[in-house]
Amino acid sequence: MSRMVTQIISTMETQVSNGPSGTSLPNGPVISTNGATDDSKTNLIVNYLPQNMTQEEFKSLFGSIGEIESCKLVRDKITGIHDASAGQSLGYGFVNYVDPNDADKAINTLNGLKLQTKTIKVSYARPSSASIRDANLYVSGLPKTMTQKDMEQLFSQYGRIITSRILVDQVTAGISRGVGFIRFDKRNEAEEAIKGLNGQKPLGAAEPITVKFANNPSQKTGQALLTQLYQTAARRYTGPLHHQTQRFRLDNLLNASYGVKRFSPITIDSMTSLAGVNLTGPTGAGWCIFVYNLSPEADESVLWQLFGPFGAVTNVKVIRDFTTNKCKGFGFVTMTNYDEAAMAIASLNGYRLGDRVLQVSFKTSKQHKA
DNA sequence: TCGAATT
Repeated sequence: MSRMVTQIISTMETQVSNGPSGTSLPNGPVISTNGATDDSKTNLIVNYLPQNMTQEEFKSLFGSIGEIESCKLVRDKITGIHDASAGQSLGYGFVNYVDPNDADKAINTLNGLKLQTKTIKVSYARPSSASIRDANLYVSGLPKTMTQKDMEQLFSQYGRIITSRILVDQVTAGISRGVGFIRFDKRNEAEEAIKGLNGQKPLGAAEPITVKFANNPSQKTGQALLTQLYQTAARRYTGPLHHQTQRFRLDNLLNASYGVKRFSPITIDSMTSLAGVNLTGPTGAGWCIFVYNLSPEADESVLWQLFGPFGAVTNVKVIRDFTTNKCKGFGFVTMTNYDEAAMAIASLNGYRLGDRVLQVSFKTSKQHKA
């Protein structure tokens, strides 16, 4: 590419990011001075669409506002390799209206619309360009007290921030989960932010933060998708079964063929009275349970099956090695009610699962060094 | 043998 062309493009980008340029015709698209169509007042990007929304539903929703010039639900190339319309939705799309007024109306009426578990975001799309791709960062280890504004302030020294978010706990409605996202205008700004902030402690923070490029929604593993399904299903059913029934179900589910042998389980009262053990209390989501001696092949489904019969389970997690993706031998289960968690522990500690004997207890408080 | 987090 010649230097002159490069300069023209970079000038275009600067102009467009500061607002549309060129001549607005009475009844047609805005034509920029070099003849290219300027979509900046008609073209919208829609984010946080439900995973299962189809192209047709997408078009129908946005077509209800006004005449659409074009629209596209963005799908994954890999999963849709044999059929472009069959790939996993990436959860976002573009809508280009004929009339800029309709684009404006779509933002005003559809931005913030709740669809299933998602709140969609409708905003003007930035012009497509290679330099704005892969500029999204995932940040973890943030102090719980850090606000979105604090985080933006920290990152803004590296470039123009397009979007930011701090994830919050669903149950406690508003407590930071210590992870978030920052999208920069340009990829190189994101790269500089990683260099400057990854592994650094924000002012006054006790622990360093991790800053890396974010995954696409489609890069979610099959396992993560399964977990999501289990969690959705689990929220529909949270009532405890009668304990006799639970025991029976559980034995049938897991042990029928193994000739199960049980250790005498430690009672809950003796556990809670152990000196120096801090239990994770019912603050936040519920009671967190530590499960040890899972096999390397263990997955989330086994934890749901083990604990679900005892009552409301809100979350399960198998801890895996980052590189091998094998279970590191332990996991966590969160249960809403103390009595049900206690019953699950009493019943499952010492439980033989295959050729392993599980150790199950309340999770101890996080050890912090010295 | 007591984590990770992906809008």
